[in-house]
Amino acid sequence: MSNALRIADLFKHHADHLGTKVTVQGWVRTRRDSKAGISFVAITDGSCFDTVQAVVPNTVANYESEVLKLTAGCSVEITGTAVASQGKGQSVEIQAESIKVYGFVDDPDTYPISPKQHSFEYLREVAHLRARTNTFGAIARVRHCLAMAVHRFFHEQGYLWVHTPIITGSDCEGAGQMFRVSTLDFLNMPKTPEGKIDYAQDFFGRETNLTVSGQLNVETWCMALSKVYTFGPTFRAENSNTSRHLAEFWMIEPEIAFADLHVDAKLAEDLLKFMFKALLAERMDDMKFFAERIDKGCIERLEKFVSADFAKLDYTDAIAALEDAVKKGVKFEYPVKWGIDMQSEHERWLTETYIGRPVAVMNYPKDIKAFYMRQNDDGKTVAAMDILAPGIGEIVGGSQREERLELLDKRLDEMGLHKADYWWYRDLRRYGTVPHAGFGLGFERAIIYATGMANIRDVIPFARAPKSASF
RNA sequence: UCCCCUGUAGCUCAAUUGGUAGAGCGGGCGGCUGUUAACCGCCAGGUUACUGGUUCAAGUCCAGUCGGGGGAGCCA
Repeated sequence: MSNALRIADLFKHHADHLGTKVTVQGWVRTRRDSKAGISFVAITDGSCFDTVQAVVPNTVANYESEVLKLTAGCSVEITGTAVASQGKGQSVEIQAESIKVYGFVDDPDTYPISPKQHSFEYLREVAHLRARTNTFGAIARVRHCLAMAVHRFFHEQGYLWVHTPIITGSDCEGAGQMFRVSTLDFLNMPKTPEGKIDYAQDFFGRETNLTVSGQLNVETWCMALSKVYTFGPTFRAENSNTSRHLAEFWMIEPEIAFADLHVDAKLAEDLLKFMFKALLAERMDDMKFFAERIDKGCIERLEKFVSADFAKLDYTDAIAALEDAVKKGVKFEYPVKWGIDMQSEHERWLTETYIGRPVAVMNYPKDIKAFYMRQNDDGKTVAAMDILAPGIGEIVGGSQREERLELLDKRLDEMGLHKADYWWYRDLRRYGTVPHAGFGLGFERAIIYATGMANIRDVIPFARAPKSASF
């Protein structure tokens, strides 16, 4: 059915199209009439930021009956000649010869996406239609661009994309509250003799949940394939009501064999730079919009990001800097002391004020970090790193993994975890163990950083958050 | 989960000390114009989230319910 030309292609190769007949399909953004006997209809098909202007003369057959009734949101197909524009706003336009209306807007008076400014709060309530706005179209293209860049980066570096499971039988990931997956009847739960829920009768014959991280699974494949990564949805049942958290989000988790924390941090830096370079190269149209309407400095910020070396800071030095700041009069709500898990205010000061750009903080106290992180020789810290970004806080969290079984077991014991639950994870340390490292990058947080969007619910098509799963 | 803010036309917002509900945009009609967030005129559009209370009088004050937002915690 569609021999239509993508509007993006019309603009990209406009010299080739000038004077030729083209057909475009899309949705009306605006219509302006001129009593000179023509109407200007701006069409978008989502392929690029700009609309294409169709100049529709009153000689087309359905001018009175249909063209003059077009409002924002109507779907149309326009055929005509691509010509250099006589007007100022665009280089190419379509001198329309025919226009077919696929669907009118039932009640233009109450069409939710009228051509005016809407608040993001309102648009979340019409999430099924918000992709039709400038902003959400731009976000969709940016999101796609960044996702493709992730895959391209890893592919070019020899990493294999490993599809880790979304339903997980492991209840030991320890990364947060989980969503239970079950086919049991809520109203009639089978019970064990002890009165507990009898998961043996459940679909999988055991308790299962939605994954909170692919890390433990991907480590297993790393221990055979050397360089691997996951990129998929992740679920946290935390009751987090913030502009930086989702119950369902996408995470990128590479895992590198024969690598230490420095290799890990370098990989994170290279990945982020690659992603943002791709964005600047491929989606400048959308980025210009974000710079104009959402966040003035976003382009400059990315340009700096891709050209500067990452700042790196040892946790111990970060604490020293914070303590020094306190001495000089900076006020924090929470006290600063070696051993603390840094609060948002501390992280923000480090990245926004002290360093002024993203910073990798490394070698955290072992007591505030997960069991699988590799213990440093000082006996106090582990080889963990967080990358902090202005306006967001933690964007990457990673570590070198503990590859020595006896030390891993010691940590499991210290944290009161059951070795038996981790039998397959421990096996990796028994059969040809190697030093390895990896990290998790929150995909939506990268999009927030790149675009300057304020709320994470606006950079994913259909946000899932506490008390919120419409659409 | 905690703290704070908020709910008025399809949307974005006004409404003084408690005193008869307003504008812009969007929509309809008309005018003007190779227009560009066009412009000019007219018209339509409201149970002020809901329930109850105080008062001669409530959009405004009080209580509860529901919704939305911001911040904190947790994290990516």
